[in-house]
Amino acid sequence: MTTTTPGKDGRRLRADGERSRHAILTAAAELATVEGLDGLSIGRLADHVGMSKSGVFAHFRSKEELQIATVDTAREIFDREVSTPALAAPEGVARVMAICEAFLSHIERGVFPGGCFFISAAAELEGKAGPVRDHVLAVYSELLEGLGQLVLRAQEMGELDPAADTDQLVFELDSLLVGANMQFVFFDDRRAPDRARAGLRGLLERNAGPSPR
Amino acid sequence: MTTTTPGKDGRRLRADGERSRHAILTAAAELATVEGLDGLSIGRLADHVGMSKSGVFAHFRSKEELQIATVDTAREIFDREVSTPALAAPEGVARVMAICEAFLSHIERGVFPGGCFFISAAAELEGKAGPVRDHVLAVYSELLEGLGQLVLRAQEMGELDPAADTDQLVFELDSLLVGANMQFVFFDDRRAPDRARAGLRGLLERNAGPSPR
DNA sequence: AATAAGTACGACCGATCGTGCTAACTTGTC
DNA sequence: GACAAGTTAGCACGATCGGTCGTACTTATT
Repeated sequence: MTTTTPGKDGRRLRADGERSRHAILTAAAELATVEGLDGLSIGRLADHVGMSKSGVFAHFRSKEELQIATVDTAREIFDREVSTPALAAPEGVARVMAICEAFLSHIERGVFPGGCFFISAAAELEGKAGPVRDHVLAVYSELLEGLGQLVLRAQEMGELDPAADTDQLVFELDSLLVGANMQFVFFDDRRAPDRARAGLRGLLERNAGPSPR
Repeated sequence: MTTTTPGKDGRRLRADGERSRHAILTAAAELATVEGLDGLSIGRLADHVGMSKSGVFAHFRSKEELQIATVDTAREIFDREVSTPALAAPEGVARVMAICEAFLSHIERGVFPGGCFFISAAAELEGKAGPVRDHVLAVYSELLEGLGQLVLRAQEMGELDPAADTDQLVFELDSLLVGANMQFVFFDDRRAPDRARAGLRGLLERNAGPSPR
């Protein structure tokens, strides 16, 4: 067995290259929430990580591949900062609230300087066809699907009304989070996350099930 | 008195020029919701209206001025399609619902091909400083302020609970509209507006005041 | 030590961007 | 009909874009 691991594209990777690639993609994920996935140029990205343009480009076959890899990296960051921490909360309503709280927290902490990566990317790529948009849509859908699963579980446990429309609940939860993100990053309104929290609490209480409390 | 009217920039306008300028800005407002305000290039805009690049450019001193004029035009379209029609409804809760309904309708009808112009512009300009961002922020704030006035009026009339937090109500209303816009244009979910309507109805009913119904 | 592959760089390409300049044409006023 | 002003197009500029290429350096294996 070798110390190097084969890369996804069949190319063998070296330790230093992997470090560079990771640094590039981390910077790209952050910058993309400010400049946009398209607006982020390879040259500026290179400056930001202290490399030459061609040095950065050498890690990817095209800008499109860089963008898709950036989306994947953003998802890893999102999972680490939002999805995974929420698993610490017990299943049911508590975990639904926990993931929403983790989301709002990651906005307040400025994990991405331009707010939620996927909201930003979705807004930018709306209306443009292509693999990048498809990939963002797929990942975003997965995240929403995950939220739906948590809500559904809470309903099965009776902590949320089993008769409630799951998709409607998810829509309203998502709307509050999207609204808070927008107010926070565009209007610089630091009270927005608390407004979202109040809305979330009300929403979950209104749909509380008959389970013992 | 002359038949030509002095332009805002001190330049006298000719009828054909005014027509051209209007055509340019209308196309720009629509295209900007798809390509973005920055992403929209003067060359492609010129192609779209059947003019040369320099012919389009001659109407503006810079791209920045074109962008700001585009925002103003978008606001005129928004007022014509959303704000003004809502005035047909009687003051109070009915008018609040009417403006939300007009907003959702303008999304469903595809008044702007990329959904709400201001949500699109806000998402794009988030994090970028400059006069264009400032102007979008100012106009968007005005629109939200207008919504706040309608809510406040409904509270004063007793149709909405006067004790309710007006800003919180506006935040939740806005969130539902923003959420519906996002789901509709990015995920192509045509049920989103109806989900927003359901959420709006619930929100307004929960905060109903003690007035006779 | 030799070798093969991965990594990074600088120079360069064609395309497109915003923008300025100039000349021709159209419109409205005298 | 002359004249001024507004309108439009053609052309060229410098900058920046994504992308290619040849080359030198580094790493990991033999």
